[in-house]
Amino acid sequence: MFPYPSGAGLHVGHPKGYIATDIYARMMGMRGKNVLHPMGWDAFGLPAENHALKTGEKPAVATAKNITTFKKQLNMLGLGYDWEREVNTTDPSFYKWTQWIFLKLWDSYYDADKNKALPIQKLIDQTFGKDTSYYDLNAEDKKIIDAHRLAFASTAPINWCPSCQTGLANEDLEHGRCERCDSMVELRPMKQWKLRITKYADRMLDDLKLLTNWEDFIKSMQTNWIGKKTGLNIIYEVKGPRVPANTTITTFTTRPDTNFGATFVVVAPESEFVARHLSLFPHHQAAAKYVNATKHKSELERIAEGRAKTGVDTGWVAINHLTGKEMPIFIADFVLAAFGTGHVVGVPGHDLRDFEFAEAFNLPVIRVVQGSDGDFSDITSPDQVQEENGTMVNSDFLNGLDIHAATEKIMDYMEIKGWGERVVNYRLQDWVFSRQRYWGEPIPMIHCPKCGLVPVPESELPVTLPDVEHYEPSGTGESPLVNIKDWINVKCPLCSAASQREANTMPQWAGSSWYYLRYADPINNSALIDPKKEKHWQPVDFYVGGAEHATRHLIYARFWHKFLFDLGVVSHPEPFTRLQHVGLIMAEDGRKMSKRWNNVVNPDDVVREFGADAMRVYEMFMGPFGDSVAWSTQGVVGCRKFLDKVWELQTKLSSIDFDLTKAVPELVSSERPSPETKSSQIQNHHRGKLCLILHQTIQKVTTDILSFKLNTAVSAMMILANAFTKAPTIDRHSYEKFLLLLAPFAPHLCEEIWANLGHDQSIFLEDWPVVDSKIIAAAAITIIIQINGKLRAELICTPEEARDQDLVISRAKNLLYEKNKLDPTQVVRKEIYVPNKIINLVV
RNA sequence: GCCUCGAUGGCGGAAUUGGUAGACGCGCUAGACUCAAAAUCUGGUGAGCUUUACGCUCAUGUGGGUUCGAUUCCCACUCGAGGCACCA
Repeated sequence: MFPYPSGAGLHVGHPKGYIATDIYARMMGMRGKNVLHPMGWDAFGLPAENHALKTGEKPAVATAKNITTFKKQLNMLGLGYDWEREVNTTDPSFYKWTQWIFLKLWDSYYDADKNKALPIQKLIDQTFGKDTSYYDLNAEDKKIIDAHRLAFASTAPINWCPSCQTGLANEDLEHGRCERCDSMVELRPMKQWKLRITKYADRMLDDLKLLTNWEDFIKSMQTNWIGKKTGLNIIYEVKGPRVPANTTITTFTTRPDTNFGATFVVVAPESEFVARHLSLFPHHQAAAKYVNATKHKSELERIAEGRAKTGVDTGWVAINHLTGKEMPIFIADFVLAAFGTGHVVGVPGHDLRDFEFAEAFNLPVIRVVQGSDGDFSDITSPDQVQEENGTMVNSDFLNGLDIHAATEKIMDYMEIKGWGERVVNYRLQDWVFSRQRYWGEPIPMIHCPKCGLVPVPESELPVTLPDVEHYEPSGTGESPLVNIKDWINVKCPLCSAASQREANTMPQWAGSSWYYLRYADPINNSALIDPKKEKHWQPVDFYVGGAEHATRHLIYARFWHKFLFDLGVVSHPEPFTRLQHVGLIMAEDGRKMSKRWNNVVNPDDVVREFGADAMRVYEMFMGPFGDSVAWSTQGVVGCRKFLDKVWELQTKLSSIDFDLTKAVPELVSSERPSPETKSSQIQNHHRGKLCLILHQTIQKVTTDILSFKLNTAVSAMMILANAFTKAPTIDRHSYEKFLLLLAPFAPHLCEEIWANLGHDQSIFLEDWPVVDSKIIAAAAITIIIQINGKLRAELICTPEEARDQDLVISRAKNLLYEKNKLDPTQVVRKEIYVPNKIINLVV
């Protein structure tokens, strides 16, 4: 995942993922693969703009400066990127295509039957007859079409950050606060562009099963974020004074089985039902007061209230189809307008919130489910409220059924009666896509007084950001761009009438939602991806980045990718085949590295003191790649010592160029030498051991890099280095194989030694070492001998001997007798031999 | 409350189709080098016990279970991290 080039530069935590992919890419290159390991800049966004507000330095200038710093720091670490393919989301030649995708979204609708996006013209043809032009439609008909576009303007309430002065998407919030500045957000009705991401909710959910190389917890986070719920919309007749004829209210429930126990209905203060009927309610004054109070209630006040239930009776009632009883309709703020229908039916016996509300307003509580505890008494306390299992009671034809069977039965029944219909709801909301700020991609639309919304013609893309002097948001829900007269005023592309450009910009997530596709062809001006080009580098084989993007960037990118798939621009339904998250590097004090705690470690200092290779090796060695681990300067020292040791080994290279890797396998399997053994045999034994360790290391490092267990790959190389250190001399071939393994981790050091050894081309042009499986197979085998599962001795034998169960067991017994661990008179009841591993005697 | 993951020496961690628990590194400790210190190198380092032995016992958050054998599998719990949350 490419970085946001912030003014603060890198801290040691940032490059962890980049070091890891660099190692992976370097090894793959040595294994003969054609590797694309690219880098770019996610450079739009608020920090650069806030910096401009503070210092007057233009965002474009500050961003360019930051990129220079970042690039210098990344290069210092020896990261082997293909800089010819560098992308930058703020470059007009890049955001031309971000704008192009937006126009395509505007020009598309989601066809439910074909289950894909189609050109909006198809819908116009279907609705108004073939070859009808959108611009010939009247305003009402245009609205019908606009309601289906995947990019659309909406005036529904959205999250507004009063400090950043911009609208935000749900994904930009953290616990009801602005993710960037931590301010409480407000719900404000505002004109905003939105993208209909909810149309792709099902496909994003279904296709998670294609992502077999994604970590499960990321997929589970996405599943929760999308929050698919199936249930029943029940339509109730509304009665009461001044109720307009045929007024109904629709409630969404996932538990229609409990409907015999429904005793009231609650609607959200912001719901359309309230907006439409407020003045007609018998208690309209109290209702208006409550609705108004909710609007002005701050998030803080709501939190202070906790789960306490407030509300107001409208004076109207809904009629329960099943019981015929009147259910009073309340307005209460615990119901959310944005989820389901904004109205819920209250079943206080079997929903905790409904129970609390019923208690507060003295509403009847009816038990309709008998819990597994068999309790059948009246429900008078919250802990009697059963939600998850039980058997139906007090429910006429549902009585005796399990709640799940009852759910199916009542859904069928209500659908047949025409009282309800099965529906699917999502927690995921459509993506609020406009920002009232300067430093982002301009949304390429024009407002014409005659034609309405008109897209900027593709040939006129990109719509470039004008240079401005002032970045202050207008605060009226418009970006500072509205004040740039010579930019904002344009002629309508259709009728040439004096028109205005859309002044809002796109969110920072826009460019990052597709940038990975651009690495294939970063300077192409005629197509996002050239269809004639041979290699498009898609989908991405391996994607590494922070888990905090699970419900942000990775949701958006999957959405756009699927849309581009529908357009035929990309060839695969998913953008990232394999995903690996990076664990954070915490500060030495265990807290997050932050300026606030003054505990940030700067890579420049680490590199100056210990070298780039020591930092690379340490960051890989400090713990499992996905875990959060605290930085330890002592740990870096340890890795530096390891590299020093590797350097020193050069002085021990044997003058005789004995090729250990071609050593005969017998060397490996020889018994431990006894003191009487000839010195030449002892030397052979050591060589055999070293040869075995070398090949075990080749195997371990190779598989560990592939599975991203980089900490154990480093430890395996340390073991080999220790073995080299203990050996009297080292033969050159073995040492060179070792250098090849270490090179991806410590490229500077290994390249230098490689040259010292007389090679005149880069070590990275060499082939990756291959394991000689014969040597590993020939190694002596240590078999553990247990009595009753407890370690008592160990037996060393050759692979041939280990295959002979009787031989191994009789040898093991003799060994035990010899050591007085086993009495020959004892009865061995059971003998277990796990080949090559263990013998367990049960006595 | 729901979802996901985790808990192993003084510290970071290693080992799972069930088979030697503590690899590797840090720290600590003893020794070598040194006038001395630092650096470096070498050895030791989970706890306890004794008959000091290629010895025994205990030990992978807690309590049970399955098994010849459990850090690994199952059940119940405790604690911690991340995500979601008045989502009907």
